[in-house]
Amino acid sequence: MKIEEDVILIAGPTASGKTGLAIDLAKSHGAIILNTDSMQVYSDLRILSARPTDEEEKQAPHLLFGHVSGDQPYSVAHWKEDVASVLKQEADRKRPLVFVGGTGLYFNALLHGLSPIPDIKPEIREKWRARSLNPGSGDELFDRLLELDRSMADRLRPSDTQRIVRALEVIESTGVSLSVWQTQKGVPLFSANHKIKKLLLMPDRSVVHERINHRFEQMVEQGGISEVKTLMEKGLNAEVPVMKAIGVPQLISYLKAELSLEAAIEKSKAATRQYAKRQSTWFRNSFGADWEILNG
RNA sequence: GGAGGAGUGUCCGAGUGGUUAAAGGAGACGGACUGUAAAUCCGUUCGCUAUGCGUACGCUGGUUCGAAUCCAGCCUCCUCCA
Repeated sequence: MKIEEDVILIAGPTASGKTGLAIDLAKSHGAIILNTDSMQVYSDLRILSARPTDEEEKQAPHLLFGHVSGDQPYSVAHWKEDVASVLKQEADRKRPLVFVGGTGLYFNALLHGLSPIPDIKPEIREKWRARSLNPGSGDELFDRLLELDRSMADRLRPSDTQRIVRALEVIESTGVSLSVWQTQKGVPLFSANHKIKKLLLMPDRSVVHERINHRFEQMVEQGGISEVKTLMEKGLNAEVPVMKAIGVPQLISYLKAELSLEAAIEKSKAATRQYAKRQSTWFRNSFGADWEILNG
């Protein structure tokens, strides 16, 4: 495949063959590869996040892979900044860029930008997150949101604790509703006249499922359990993103003898399949016709 | 050979005469998604010519106005005793 554009995006559900395609394109176009996956940024997760191996990384320059420690706060906004600084550094070199990954939100941030919402004061963020951990705190938080930010309460379900917490921290920290902030459009990382090649890998669901099942077995064979053991020893809060990566909670349960290895593997595979479905839904419904669909 | 126990929808599992197409869970499928996003949340899940009809709780028959639920026989599986 020869591509004219100097920015290539490769999206697709997990296990759809993105990494291989990215490397092929990077090699043939002299491009650099930028990670567009929320979990592959973490240094703690090499095997379980299916990050490119050392062998693969040697075949082309890879950026934003495993560059964040799991105990650091990270999010789309950080990622967008990381991309921006890479773009700045690369400005003179003119190497084509290949963005690969499975995180729809990150592609949106790249293509449409993020609303300019101020950083939340750490104490405030901590306060609400801590409260949300209390069992049965859902209704209470929703009631608070009703008092503090009616417009957000109207569009969130009382059960959606995570978004409620976000709305609460924004209204308290900035004094302005998240719904207002979000009306301010973000700035895309590429200008409108910038030509971008958008590739969406969408193999048949049954193929993806087979690959997922097989791949998780391999992850375990290749040391997935010791990766989790090491991560566990860092004693991170169970709520932080790395600790919620697919396979981590399941293998922790195994290591704590709460699940058999077989059960932990089956649950991890199922969680991965469900994740692939959510990704497919996102891509199918929020990516436009300008994405070229490949059946991998 | 003898004594108990069990067979429910894709799977697990509740249900002991009517308000049961059958709780709940899993899985699967569909959907939402702007700073935790591999997260978080919602819906559907026997079939159909669909405010009704058909089929369904191991099989066959019976009791009853009415059975997944009671009775009889049979089949299969599990545990214990020989």
